[in-house]
Parts: sequence; C-alpha cells; structure tokens
Amino acid sequence: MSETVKAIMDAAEHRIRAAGYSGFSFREIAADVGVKSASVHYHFPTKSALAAAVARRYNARVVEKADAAIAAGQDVVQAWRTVFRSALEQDARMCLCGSLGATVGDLTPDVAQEVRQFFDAGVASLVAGGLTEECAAQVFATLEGAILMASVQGDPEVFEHATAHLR
Amino acid sequence: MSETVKAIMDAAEHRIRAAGYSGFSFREIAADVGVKSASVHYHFPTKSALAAAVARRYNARVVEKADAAIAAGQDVVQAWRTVFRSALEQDARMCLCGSLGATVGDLTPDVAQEVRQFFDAGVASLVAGGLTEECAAQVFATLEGAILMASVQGDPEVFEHATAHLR
DNA sequence: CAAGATTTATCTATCGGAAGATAGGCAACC
DNA sequence: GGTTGCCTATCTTCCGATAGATAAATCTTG
Repeated sequence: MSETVKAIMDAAEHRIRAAGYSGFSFREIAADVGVKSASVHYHFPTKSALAAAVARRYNARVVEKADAAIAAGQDVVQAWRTVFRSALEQDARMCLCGSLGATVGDLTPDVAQEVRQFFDAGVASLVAGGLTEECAAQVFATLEGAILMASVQGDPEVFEHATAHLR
Repeated sequence: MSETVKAIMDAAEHRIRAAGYSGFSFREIAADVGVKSASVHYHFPTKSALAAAVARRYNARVVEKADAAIAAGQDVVQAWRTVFRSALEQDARMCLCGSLGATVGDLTPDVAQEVRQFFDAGVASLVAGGLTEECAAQVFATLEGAILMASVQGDPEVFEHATAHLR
C-alpha cells in the first residue's frame, strides 16, 4: 500500500470518526493529504469504496488488537475495554463503525456490511473468550454506547465510569 | 404548534434517525410533507434550528415517557429499557440523539448541546431512581449501544439479547 | 543495454446536480 | 390592513464524478 493511499485512508478514518459518512468529502480528504480530489478518485473510485476500505482496515486492526491481548492472557472483557478506551483516548474519537452504523440509512450496502461484520466479529471474539451470546452482546453494546457518550460529552472519564463495572 | 410544523418535525426526526444530521435535506423534508423547501425555511430558518428543535422535542418526549413509567411504579431500568425498545420497534429506528451524537463533529453547537442534555437527563433519571452514578451511566450506555447494534443489524432481537441481563 | 511501449500517479478543468439560504410575490384570515 | 403561510425563482457554494493531459516510472523487446 503506497504512502498516499495510507494517508488518504488515515484522513478518511479521522473525518468519518468525527462526522460520519455524509460528513466528509473528497475535497477535504484531498486537502488533508495534499493532493487534488481527482487523485483520491484515482485510488478509490467512489466514496463508498473509500469508506468500505477504511472500515475493513479498521475492523482488522481493532479485532487483531483485542485478540492479541486475549492471546496474551488478558481477560476478554478487559481486553475489549482497553481497545475501546485507546480508540477514544489516542484518537480522541468515536468508534468508526459506531459513527458509520448510527446513520446506517445513509450507507451504501457495501459499507453497511463492513459495519455489521465489525459487530459480529466483536461479539464472536467475546463468545470465543467464554461469554454467553447474550453477555457478549451486552458487553459490546455497553462499550459502544460508552464510547458514544464519552465522545458526545468530550470527556474520556465518561467512558471509564460507564464501563467500570463490566465483568 | 401547527399541523405543518408538526409534519416537518416528524419528517425531520424520521430522516435524522435513519441517516443523521448530514443525511437529510430541506428538500427531502419538504417533499415528505408536501410543501416546498422555502416553506420549511419559513418555520425553521436554518438546518441546525430544525435539528435542535427536533432534538428538544424528542428529549422531552422520551424523558417524560420514562419518568411516567417510573412514577407508575415500574423499575427504573426496565422503564428505560422499554422506552428504548419502543423507540426501536415502533419507529424501526435508531435513537435520535444516538444518530446525532455519533457524528458530533458534524453538529453545530446548539444541536450538540441538545444531544448532551439527552444523555445527562437519562443518566439523571436513573440516578433519581436509586442507581449510583456509575451504574446509571452503564445502563444508559448499554441501552444506547444495544439500539445502535440492533439498528445496524436490522433486527430488534439484538436489542433484547444485549439488554436481557440489565438490572 | 537501449528504445519504444505501457502503466502509474498526479494534475487541470469541468460536468450535472443538490445543497442551504434568501428575496419577493400572492392569497387567506383575523 | 397587517400577519401568516406558502409559493416561485434564484443565488452561491459545494458535492461526487469524469475527461483528458502530462510526467515519471516500469516493463518489453530487438
């Protein structure tokens, strides 16, 4: 993956996590990267292709990070809690699939599918760690809701409070 | 409030809950209602004014509904769970403040403030019902995350599973 | 190896359309 | 006769997307 493609995806991820699918444009991304919008179209023919690629990369990165912590012996719930916390703190931003999924009616089918797969993969990871289907769904919902609330309030502490009692 | 104003707010709420703040337009709302976009501007001068008014009405309606159930003796957590469930099932849609809040970087300050107040009011209601601050935040986060996941999956059952063990 | 052909990555320029917003007119009603 | 509510028409700006040019890099082949 070329340097430019990576920069485009980074900029797109940043903006999607702040403002959602309809909240970013090719021109903004191009300006962030330092190229023209036509060059962004060269690498990603359509807006949905770009968003889907960004979501796919995000999903792989996040799931891999959680699974690595679990493989290293960390408690599954705490592993996922840590992944969400660092998404919020390092990037000071919403979960990508949360910010996309909250406006699912605004997405093309390919992007929506990537978002669904993120939630499926997250729940599956918790189930693999020993939780029941229902508990896994609840933990993931709590994490997603907590990062949303913290993002809205602009206060990472909200995430800590809302997830403090997760077991 | 006139019939047209109500219809405009209904249409706006419907579309915001499906596609978020940048996912609806004056022209769409106007077409839904059966007027011209200039008429929507007559009642709501700007897009953010419309969104803020819709959020204010949504907040009042939801909080009132929950508080009424609590006053009638229902368990606080179950009361809020029921409110979120009916938001999902009756309207087949995301929580308005969830779909707005997930793209908080796309909002004007007045709309963002309404969203923040929704979360504040929800947590405050749960605290008034006897929960600790942390437990209230966790319950609200779980409900918000569960309605998001169910909305993404297009399956209300996801909400039931993810909130089944809420106490 | 060198020359020509092709591919890659970027640019400028532009298209058609949709967006939010405004001005001004017109009819109904208190 | 002013106010209310809606209209037509239009402005400017931005959007996603495309066409076509250009220069550099890479590959092909005699």
